[in-house]
Order: sequence, then C-alpha cells, then structure tokens
Amino acid sequence: MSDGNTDVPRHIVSAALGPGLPAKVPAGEYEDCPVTQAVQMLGDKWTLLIVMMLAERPHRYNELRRRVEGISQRMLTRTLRVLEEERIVTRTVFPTVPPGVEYGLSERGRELLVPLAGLADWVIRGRAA
Amino acid sequence: MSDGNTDVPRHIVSAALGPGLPAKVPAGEYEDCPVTQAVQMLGDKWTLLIVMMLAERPHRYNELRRRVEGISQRMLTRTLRVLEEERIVTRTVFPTVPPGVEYGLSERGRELLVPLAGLADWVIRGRAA
DNA sequence: CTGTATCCCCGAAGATACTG
DNA sequence: CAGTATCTTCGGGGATACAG
Repeated sequence: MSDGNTDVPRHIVSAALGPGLPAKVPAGEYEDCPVTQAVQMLGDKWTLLIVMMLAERPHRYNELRRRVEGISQRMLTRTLRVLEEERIVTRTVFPTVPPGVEYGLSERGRELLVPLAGLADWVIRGRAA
Repeated sequence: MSDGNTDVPRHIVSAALGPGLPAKVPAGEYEDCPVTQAVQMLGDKWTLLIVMMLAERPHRYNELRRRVEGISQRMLTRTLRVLEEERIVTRTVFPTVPPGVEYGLSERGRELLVPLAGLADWVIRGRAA
C-alpha cells in the first residue's frame, strides 16, 4: 500500500491492511467506515453508470437524462449532488440563457477510475471460473 | 490492464478501459454489467463487513452473528449464501453433533482484497481534501 | 448450532406536476 | 434547460417463530 496506515481509525480497511477489526463491531462504527460509505455510494442504482459516462466526457444535465435510460429527474439530480459533495464530479454553470450546466469528473473522480479498473479486472479474471 | 478487453460485452468497465458506452444505455444492459453487480453486492448493508471479518480468519456461523452487531439471522444467512454463490467465501461443514459450519475466504475472495485495498487507498488519499 | 419460513415496516426510488 | 416539490410504490431488511 502506498503509505502505511494513516489515521483511518479502526475501520474496515484495517482488516485488509493491518491488525484488524474489534471483537464486536458496533453498528455505528461500521457505518462510519469511509470504505463502506464508498462502496455503498457506488453500489446504489445509478452512481457507477453516471461516473462512467462522465469518465468518457463531460455531459450536460439533459444529455445525461436522455442517455441514462429509465432514470428519473429526481434521482439524476440527487445522484449528481452526492457525487458533487464527494468532490467526484464538478458542476459548471454557463450563464447563458437558458442556463447550461455541465458535469464532469474532478481529479479525484478520475483517480477513482483506477481502483475501479482494479475491481473490473478482478471481475474479468473471475469469469474464468 | 492485464490482458485487454476480454469478451465483457459493452459493459460499464469499458469506459474505464476502452472505447465506451452506447449512446443510450438500456436499463437491462446496465444491470447486467458484472462490475455493477460487484459494487452493488459489496454495497449492501453487510457484505463488506463480513468479507473483511473473514479476511482476518475463518468464522463459525454464530461467531459471525455475535461479532456483527445488529445483523439478523436472516440477513447473515442470505449474505453468506450470495458470497458463496459468487465463490468469494467457502462453506465447510463439520459433521459433528451438533453440526458446525465454518466460513472462510476462497482464493477468489482473497484476490478481491487487492482492488478493495486500492479503493481504501483512494479514500485515504481523498481525506487530505 | 445452523439454519428456514412468515410477516411487517420503512426508506429508497419512481411518477407527476410545477418553477426560475 | 435545469431543476424542486409532493405523493406513491416497492423491495431490502428486521422480528419472530419454528426445524433438522
């Protein structure tokens, strides 16, 4: 691993990297684990797909809406907001009229593609059975 | 990536590795993407925690039940069954009386820890803000 | 000890209508 | 165009009882 255990408390990741989990895992502590939060964010219904589309190129709001078949306006907005809060996507407003909004991957978002590709690799290797 | 695009159809991963997604993503095709399925499996309420516990050492059924605070019998069994079907965990029955069952990570399961550690690394780097 | 079977609840996600 | 507001629906997950 790049730089040994930073101060990530007693989180899930510790089992993969270091000493381990407590004898009894309090529900709250587990839910606070940032790795848990990451996979749960990526594991919801639309997040990964949207990240991958933005990995291709930036998209306008309605462009995403048309391309992601079946997503509701509500969920598209909500998903983008979460990704924005996590600093994975950037939101750029063009002060035209009517206004245009472009979503794209941030640097942190592009870095996310690396572990994601690692996961994809694991999936592909697993297909051999 | 290790060996170029295998025959993974037009799946999500393609955006990270190669040419890209269709102009309009049919909902069904997206749900069939194995990477999507992987993150969605890991992103449910208990899976990651259980994988991490089994990464430490094998556990008996009730041992897990006690250690994973708040999990219901139903969900523990269900989670383990899915992981077993995915060949991530192994299930070993000891024909004692009463019977004992031990769960552990398979080879494929241990390989999963690598991309997971990569994800953890990304999370840790992201804390710098 | 290691489960399966039922029933129930609540929150995530969809549908629809409206707005700057 | 890019959203917000409200209502509804659906299924993931909890509780409980029972079984091999």
